[in-house]
Amino acid sequence: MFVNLNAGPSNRSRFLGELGSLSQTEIVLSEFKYRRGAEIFGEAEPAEYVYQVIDGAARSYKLLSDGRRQIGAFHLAGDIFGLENGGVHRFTAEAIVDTTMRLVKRVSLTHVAESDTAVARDLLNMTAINLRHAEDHMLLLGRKTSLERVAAFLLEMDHRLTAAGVMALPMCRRDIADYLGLTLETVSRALSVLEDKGILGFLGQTQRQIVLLDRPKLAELDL
Amino acid sequence: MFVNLNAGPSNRSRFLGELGSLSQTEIVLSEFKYRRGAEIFGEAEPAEYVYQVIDGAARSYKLLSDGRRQIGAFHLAGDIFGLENGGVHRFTAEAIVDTTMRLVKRVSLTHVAESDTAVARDLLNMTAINLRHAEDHMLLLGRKTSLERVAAFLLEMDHRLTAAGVMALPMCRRDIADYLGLTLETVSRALSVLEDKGILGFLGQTQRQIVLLDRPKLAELDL
DNA sequence: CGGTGGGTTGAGGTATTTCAAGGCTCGTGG
DNA sequence: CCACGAGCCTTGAAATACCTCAACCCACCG
Repeated sequence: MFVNLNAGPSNRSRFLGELGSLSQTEIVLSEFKYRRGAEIFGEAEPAEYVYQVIDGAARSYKLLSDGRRQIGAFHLAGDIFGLENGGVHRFTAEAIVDTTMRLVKRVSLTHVAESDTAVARDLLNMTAINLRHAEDHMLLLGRKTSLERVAAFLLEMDHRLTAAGVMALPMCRRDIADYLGLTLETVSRALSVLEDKGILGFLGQTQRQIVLLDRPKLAELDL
Repeated sequence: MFVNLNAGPSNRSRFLGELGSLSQTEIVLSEFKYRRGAEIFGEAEPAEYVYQVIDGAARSYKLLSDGRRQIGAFHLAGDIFGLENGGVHRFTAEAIVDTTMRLVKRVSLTHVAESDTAVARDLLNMTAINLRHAEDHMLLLGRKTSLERVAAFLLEMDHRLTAAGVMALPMCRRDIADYLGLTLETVSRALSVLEDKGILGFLGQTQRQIVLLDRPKLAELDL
């Protein structure tokens, strides 16, 4: 379960592409597997590690005291998350399915960034990417209709994880709903509408394998 | 109207406190005044300057094609905004009232950051602060009720601009609504509810001067 | 003074939520 | 091997929070 290996350079370049210059510096890496549903870190916990999804998927969310949940982001293969500028996590993160992660000690990153401007630039870039996503998501949550939200979600997932024309969603309807600020029933209804319109189709009985039949029409719904 | 002065060090230290180390480096600064309602920069425009509010207030927003608007943030005295990591603005910014800004050339910042790690850290910190705000706002927009949203807004403004127990809001109800993902009528009704509950009071007839009479009760509504 | 730009409040409409029922899949244990 | 329960999803019907439309008030200003 806990495979503490110092990854060879070939692995690193393959999985740390997003960190650019990081792949050329010596940083302690280790792999770790999380079972479906397992908590990776909790909100307000000290941020000891930064995580990269090797295989699987994760969700980051905030909770209100009465249980209402807002998922801020999904993390898919290749994504890096859990990077915090202050030393504290602002979300709880959980594995959506059985997931393999690469872990990097956070302090080693910020320490290297002190002298290596390329690493510093990478940290800023990653934070800026997260910021952009959050800004776009505010518009979605504040002003879009349920159909527009689901359309935007599908386009985002299509962009991030479609292989061979099929998008295999790792997350359930409730996760999607909590990401989009809706209920799972509303998400389900919106998907049914899109199916009826011939914009998408389901593969198999699982309802998680989606084929986009009419991307242009979906994009129209996004605005 | 266009006062292009190289500010002296005393001014700088007073107004660039948030940029920490920046106040110790030579950076080209100039002042500029914007009339109420004037556009400061547009979404998707190249980001030439970074802005600091000296006096007044501004709003940053995104528009959908049919005019729906989501305000991502309000910028009050002392705030820095318009900082973009890529070279393009992600929001449109407008002056809410007549406003005086301090402008800094963006490229001069990123250039200095290449060699000065303290400046690089400041840029990362400011981006991280923006990210935190956006993350919290996603929770508000996705999961809070109208009363909770207005309560959270009042607490935020109270924290940022209350002087002598009175909070003088520069923005109108529509701005508040577009910030909170509501309509102006819903905001107005929520404020009336809070007034009826004895949680806040209005000063004068303008409806923009608010006194918080029961901060604890307001905080309860925030969760 | 009339017009314009806020702001409030009421009445009615509607998108989304809530509540409820039922179906399908899959893993587990008899 | 089949029965059974749990998890997930869909769909319908009813409830509701918020929006829309409309009227009105007040302050400000040319």
